[in-house]
Amino acid sequence: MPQLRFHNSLTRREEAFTPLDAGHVRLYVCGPTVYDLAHLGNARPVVVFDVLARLLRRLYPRVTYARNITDVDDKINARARETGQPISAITSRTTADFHRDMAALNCLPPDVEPTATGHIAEMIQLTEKLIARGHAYAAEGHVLFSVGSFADYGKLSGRNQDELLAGARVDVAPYKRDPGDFVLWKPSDADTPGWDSPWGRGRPGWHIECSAMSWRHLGETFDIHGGGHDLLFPHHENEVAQSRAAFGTPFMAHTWLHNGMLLVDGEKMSKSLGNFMTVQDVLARGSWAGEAFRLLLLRTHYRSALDFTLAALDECKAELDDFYAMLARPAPEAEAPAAMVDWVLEPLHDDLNTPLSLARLRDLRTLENVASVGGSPAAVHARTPSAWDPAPGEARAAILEAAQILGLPLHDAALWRQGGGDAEVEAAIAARLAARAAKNWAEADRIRDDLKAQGIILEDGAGGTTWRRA
RNA sequence: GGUCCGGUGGCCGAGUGGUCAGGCAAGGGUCUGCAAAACCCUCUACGGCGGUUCAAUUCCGCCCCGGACCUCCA
Repeated sequence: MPQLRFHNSLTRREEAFTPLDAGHVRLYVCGPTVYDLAHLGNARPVVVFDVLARLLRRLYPRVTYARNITDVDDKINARARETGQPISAITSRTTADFHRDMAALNCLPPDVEPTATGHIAEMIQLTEKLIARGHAYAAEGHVLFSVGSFADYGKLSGRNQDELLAGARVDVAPYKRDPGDFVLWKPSDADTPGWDSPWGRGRPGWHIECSAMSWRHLGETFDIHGGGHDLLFPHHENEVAQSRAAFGTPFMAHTWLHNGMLLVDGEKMSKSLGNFMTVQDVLARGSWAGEAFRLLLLRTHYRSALDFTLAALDECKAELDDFYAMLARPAPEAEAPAAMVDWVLEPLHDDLNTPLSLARLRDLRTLENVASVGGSPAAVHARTPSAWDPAPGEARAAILEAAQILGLPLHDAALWRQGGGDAEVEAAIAARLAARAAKNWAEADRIRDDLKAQGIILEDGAGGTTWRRA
């Protein structure tokens, strides 16, 4: 069992990872609030933690990955008012859109995907526990968490109360005992979704849902909690406060992982700034775009900021073209050498170093090309643990196996390259082959140029002529 | 203002106290009827100034620049 290491936001250090329960790793990631299409920034944590879940599943006998759907929220209520649509229509449609978009990025569904509205009872229970333990109080129909009652408040985000107050940019509600106190439960009027509670008809605050759902599905404490870095404060800080105060536990999640922001022109992509591009926008660029965007996300380390550009997306497509060119070549069936697979995946054990892992995947591609086409493996051997000289098909098999953990499909080379069959192209190729057989180079080149003008590129190989779309 | 995270070659992007990242782009070559693909070669970078050290891109300090967060945010 390789030793996993993660940069833990809680300690701000890289640490060796040991599951609380050796046989069962529990992972929670903050999911979407379903009021609008997912933008590129929203997709980053989903892809990053999809790789993490795949890696954990490879290493541990049992993994429970929970990612919530926030389907009660004032942004949803606002959207319903603006559009006149029922809330349930907005949340169910947006949830379906989210599932479709993330599937297009080849993200596997989490093991459990709890909804906030499905856990109102747990939220009320938690809130009652917090009141009973003196960590929360009811005031004017609201229930508020008392940050002053929880000594470790601010530990996760590395702030103290004075610092938080200094920068407060929101008017403090008069019923708060302390300006830092946050809402666990708030009253709903007749036009707003609400549930009966000991404090009257109302709805939950933002943070309590994650405490309730992680508790219900993973327990009072669990291994890893992930999410975007912008959630560190206040969302995750408040989650920790709620869960630890309610259960009297020394921690909520042992390890906190935060992905860096996706930027546009050096600024965070966000709905409020309006500088966002949706996952749908990217997918609309072609059948290649989902996999290329996934590669784009993975070629930057998850904790770094990532400046998105369409040029970078095209670069990722070009790189995948090279992988698919290799896959399109006929190769003998072969067993994937375990050492090669391990070598590619090894960097993931060190805080999910996907860029290094991808570099090694490219090295295996070179080895496969050398084995099946010819050339020298010397440059690659300078990096590999030993002077691998695989038979044709072996490195290819290792690539396909390792790519599964990265979630790069690398599946159907013909589909990637050609976007499905095309009888006209096949006929043109046959005509050109006849011309070539007759050494009528002018006609052969004319046909090829013709196809090129249509975006079709021909490749003459030992096994015949293949083609792809540019 | 406070807290935190970064600044690596034309671009993207790993990593390291001392002869190698890698990719893209560019240039040259091998192969090919010509191409494409593939392979080979070239392009010797680490924000600035000090300090520690035999040796610093890597450790320490200061400065400059960029970004995130400071109760909508992935």
